[in-house]
Amino acid sequence: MGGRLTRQRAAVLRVLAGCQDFVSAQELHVRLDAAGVPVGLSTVYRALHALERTGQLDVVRDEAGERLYRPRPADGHRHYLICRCCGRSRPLDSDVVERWAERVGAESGFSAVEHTVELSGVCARCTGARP
Amino acid sequence: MGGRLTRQRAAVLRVLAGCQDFVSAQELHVRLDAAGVPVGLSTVYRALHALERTGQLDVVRDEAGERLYRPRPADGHRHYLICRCCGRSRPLDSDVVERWAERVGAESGFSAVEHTVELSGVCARCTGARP
DNA sequence: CTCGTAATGGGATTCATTTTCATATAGCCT
DNA sequence: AGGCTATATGAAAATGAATCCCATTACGAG
Ligand SMILES: [Zn+2]
Ligand SMILES: [Zn+2]
Ligand SMILES: [Zn+2]
Ligand SMILES: [Zn+2]
Repeated sequence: MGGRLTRQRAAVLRVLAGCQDFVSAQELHVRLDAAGVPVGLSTVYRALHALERTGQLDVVRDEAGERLYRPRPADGHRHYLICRCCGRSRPLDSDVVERWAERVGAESGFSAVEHTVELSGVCARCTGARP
Repeated sequence: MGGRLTRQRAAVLRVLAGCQDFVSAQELHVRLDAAGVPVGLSTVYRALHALERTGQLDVVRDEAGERLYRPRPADGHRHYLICRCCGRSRPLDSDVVERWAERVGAESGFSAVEHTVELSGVCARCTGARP
């Protein structure tokens, strides 16, 4: 990340790395409190923006439109299948989509083409637990 | 749509059909006023929800998270390439993605799998007009 | 250590969307 | 046609994520 390494940013990175699934800024804020490192909400948002800008996070939106963040593996962005019930996510093998998006973008006459691809469903565990 | 056919719902459908691109609820509300058929904002939202529930609309989110609606062609949902600058959109041939999403969903053990696919870029016209 | 500047945070603000609830009306029944 | 009732409307208030403001703090270069 470009800026200074403050106590708060270190904490955001550490707690975020400890999350195996997508978290919202608000959740992260609460978890930081719980971890004994209170960080202002504005600062959480700023840290997330910085991480997003430098490509260290994958971002999705839940059904309410809230942004959810997850640390991105080193080798490029991923797309995920997320359980609408419990929130657990698994990364997908999305080569097919990456190539499709690239081709469509190239053929379109548009520049700076970006893509959003998200899958959601109900995972096996949640299906079983649902009366 | 399930419910009653009121003056307001008719107007929403009519104005929406006259839009060749994605519109937000707020924009639609303004256009209804301009068209001489004032409709309460709540009612616009309710009508859009109803249309969405019955699969008559395609929905995307702009970069600010605002929901944008566009009438869906009769034969199933579409995915779009949208200009981040002017908002113009063109439907894509997304067979490849549909099949990929279906396969991935089937292999995942998740049920009720849904997908979101959006492409955005800057259209030729906007690229030219950009100093 | 000193200083300049970037970063922080609490509160206020914005703004799309939702909710509330009193009123209006579509559409069925007689 | 006239009445009735579940449904729909809309103005205003509530909600809630995200952003802005700005006085204060503290990183880190020199
Ligand atoms: Zn689940
Ligand atoms: Zn991708
Ligand atoms: Zn454009
Ligand atoms: Zn599709």
